[in-house]
Amino acid sequence: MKITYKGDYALKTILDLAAHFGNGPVAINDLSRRLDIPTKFLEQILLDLKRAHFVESRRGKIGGYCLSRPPAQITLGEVTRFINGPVEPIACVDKKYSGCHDIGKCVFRDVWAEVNRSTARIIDNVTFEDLLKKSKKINKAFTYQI
Amino acid sequence: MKITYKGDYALKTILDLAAHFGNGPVAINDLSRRLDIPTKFLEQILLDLKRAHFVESRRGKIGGYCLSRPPAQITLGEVTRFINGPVEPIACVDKKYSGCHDIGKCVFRDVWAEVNRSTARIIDNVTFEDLLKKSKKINKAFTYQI
DNA sequence: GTATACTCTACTAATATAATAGAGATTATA
DNA sequence: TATAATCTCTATTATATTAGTAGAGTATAC
Repeated sequence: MKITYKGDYALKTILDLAAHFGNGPVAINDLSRRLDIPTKFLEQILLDLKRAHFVESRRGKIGGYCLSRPPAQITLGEVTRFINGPVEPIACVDKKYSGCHDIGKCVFRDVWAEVNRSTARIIDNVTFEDLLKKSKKINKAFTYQI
Repeated sequence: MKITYKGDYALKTILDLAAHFGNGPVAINDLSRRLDIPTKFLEQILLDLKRAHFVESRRGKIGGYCLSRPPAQITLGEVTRFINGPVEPIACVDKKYSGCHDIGKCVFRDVWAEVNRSTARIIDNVTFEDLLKKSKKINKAFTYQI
């Protein structure tokens, strides 16, 4: 797994929206300023997140973005996989891989599959509600706090 | 973590050399043919592995490459990290990262650090002797067998 | 002395990443 | 209804990474 800037931005954006869940839409400009993400880049990321139904949007004067689901129902794994692709450390864990002449002979495959499982076990069990609680605990004056 | 073709080739090369450990040098051409790796690309990879002291070389008519250490003393983690960089899924696990305004506030950091630890625990405990034994068990007529 | 095999540096094509740019569509509200 | 604020969409660009190619040079066994 590799987390790119785009992925990092997406996660921070979802966390910010989680902190504002239930309080109406948040404008791109606000997110951009608060999270220090280039506005035009964030626009694209939000459109991607919208197409994947992580967020919903509203246009016009009081427009903005909000989460489609409660923070407790969005996991770190889901968002990470959506932005940065599969968690597998190598393609051959995937069923379609044809890089090994005889897949049964590739002794590395099992190790990568184990890495994959152990990573998934971690990131699929962390929700944005968990992250939100944690962030509030870490710092009472946390920026994301409502 | 992301395993590139270069990394994949390096691991397969080390495994092949492990299978021939103690039997004199193996020529690049033999490795290239057996493992189906572009010869000139493999040359570069072997030079890298040599600089990192994973392999030793001998020039001339009966030249070639061999492991610097017994297969039991080389782990999958060492080689993987050398070729593909740190195992961390994101830069901020690294001490030098400055992407978060307040590192203490980044709630994702702990999760990535956990992914890092769990991955390391796996790949640092697999040696090339382990992989060799496994490959022999899987297929008695395995190509890498001496 | 020559064939064989490693050594080293440079170059290239394709793809991914991280933006930037600008015109267009929608909506609240004065 | 005009308009300002806001999201929507497509195209373009700069940089880095990846995977490979090319060719001249060096060492060694025989």
